[in-house]
Amino acid sequence: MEERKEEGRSLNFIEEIIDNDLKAGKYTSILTRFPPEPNGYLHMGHASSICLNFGVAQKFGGKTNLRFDDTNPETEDTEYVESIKEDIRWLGFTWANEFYASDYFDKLYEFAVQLIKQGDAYVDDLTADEIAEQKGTPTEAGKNSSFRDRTVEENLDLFARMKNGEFEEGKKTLRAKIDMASPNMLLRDPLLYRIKFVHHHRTGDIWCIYPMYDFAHGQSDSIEHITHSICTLEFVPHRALYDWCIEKLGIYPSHQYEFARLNVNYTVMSKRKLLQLVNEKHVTGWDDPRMPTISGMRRRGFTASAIREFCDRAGIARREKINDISLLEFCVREELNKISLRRMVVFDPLKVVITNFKEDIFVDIENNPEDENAGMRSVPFSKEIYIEREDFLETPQKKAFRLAYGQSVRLKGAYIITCNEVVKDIEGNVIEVHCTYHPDSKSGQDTSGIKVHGTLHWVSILHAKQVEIREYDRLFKVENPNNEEGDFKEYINDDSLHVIPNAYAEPALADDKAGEHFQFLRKGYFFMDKDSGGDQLIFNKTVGLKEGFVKKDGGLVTEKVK
RNA sequence: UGACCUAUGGUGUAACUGGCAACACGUCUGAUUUUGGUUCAGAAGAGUUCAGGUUCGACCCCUGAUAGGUCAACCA
Repeated sequence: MEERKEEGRSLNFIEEIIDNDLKAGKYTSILTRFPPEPNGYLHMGHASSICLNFGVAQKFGGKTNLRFDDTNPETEDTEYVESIKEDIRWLGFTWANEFYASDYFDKLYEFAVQLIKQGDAYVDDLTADEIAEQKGTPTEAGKNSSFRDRTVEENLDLFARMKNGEFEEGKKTLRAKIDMASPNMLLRDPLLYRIKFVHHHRTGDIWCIYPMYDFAHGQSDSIEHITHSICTLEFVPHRALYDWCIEKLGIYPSHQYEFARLNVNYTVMSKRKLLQLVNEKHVTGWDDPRMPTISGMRRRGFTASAIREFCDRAGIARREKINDISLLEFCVREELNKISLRRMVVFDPLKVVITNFKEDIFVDIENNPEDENAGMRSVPFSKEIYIEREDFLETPQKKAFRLAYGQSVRLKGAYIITCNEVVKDIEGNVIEVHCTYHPDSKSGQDTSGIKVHGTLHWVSILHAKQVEIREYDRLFKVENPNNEEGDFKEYINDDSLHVIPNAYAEPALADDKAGEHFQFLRKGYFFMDKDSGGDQLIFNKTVGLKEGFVKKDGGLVTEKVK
């Protein structure tokens, strides 16, 4: 109990169970497992499970197996196996063993035979519809199958012939003989094996019967001697069956514990729904930067440690919850602020002519004010520069954070300039702004005594590199698309992608290496997209800077209002 | 009209297992700042779903409600 305080953060309920088990001497070391089905890409929810399973093992000096739950060959594929392994590695975890439920198909078959011999399982000839019909309802008991009392010999023979492919799909199943009147529907003679003449991505065509989840999972845990088998809440009713199998088989008693899955608002977190978004082209793929998949977040520029931190802060509990996306964004900013290189990029250019500046020079600007070791870079500065159009205000305001006629601002790392001429076209649009600079105001050696409120980012027109910027908004218009009326896809935010094909970047950006995280000054954090190539540089906006001022409708910038 | 799970500020998680509710995000002030970022200082915000009970004392134990969720796939 003393440890709790030293650790600074209290144990979650799973850790508490493990802590107690270890202290009670129930185990000398623990073994957990992360058991994805290879039928889709991993998402934030899986990240939470990964952090829990691997994290808890690390914390208590144990290990974690990676086990693919590949008992349904219809939806599974090696493509997913590879992506899952890549994602786990990227998140920073290493598994002790790589296993597959399909590694145990022989053993599982023997277990089934054992149950038959004990009179705990039988071959049923009923169709899926008939079984469903006889299952009863939650408030009504089910009926026994007319095949429930077949002899052991007959069951043994039939099951062997199922395995040998003598029966068509759907004609026979193996069922556990438990209790058709159980209040727990899972215990009403659940299916253990079904016939599927489907090619399996690992075992090929050698099997035509495949075990159901409930007959594979617990036994796989047991075979590997998993001590703590951690899964999500929807498996709570399965625990009785999990324990039943282990008890009847008399095998190593792994134990199942359940926690509430992680949810995040303004997105969906189920493989089925994510698959729809991909298939129906609402996004460009599993790794679309708007997706809550690990690959999507990686492409967007989230870091593995920020995701781990988020999972840690979101916590583990048994009540269903929806986490605020702002916590994830906080974790991302917290890290990126420390490690990202600062660069200047103008998204929506407005030409500024510094009328009294004649030469081309270089100014040195720090790469990262949060990190002295990041060094400086030379940025070309000249008579004609771009600033952000929204940084010029036609009607000046009291606290001038931006440039306006007759007002002054500092250009980051360079000089203070004062606007003294605004050039407009016939329609009255501002097309360029003329300023004068103050020669004694150079950054770092300013003796001008001029005080300005605002500092702007800028880029020398002559030296600017064109880059593409992709900005992302939340994928859904509502906090919880699952809770709304009708199809969740009706709530998709149609405006979640905003592309700026021609932004102007300082030249250093073209020389930076891929994989680097950037902060574009006053714009947010950015990460180079994999679509970049040759001369074309494309950057994804990872997350914006925290905004301390309010933008009113129509994009008008106003002073902060109460 | 069943069984099981859950209920703490806007959000998420705690409360040393019974000693007058803490932390983080978010929000709001103010200071600093060559990023309206960062950093720093501070504030507001729940009396723990409700009703009883046990107890000197209950977020915690008991009883009963209420609300939400899960379960009737040859999916996992």
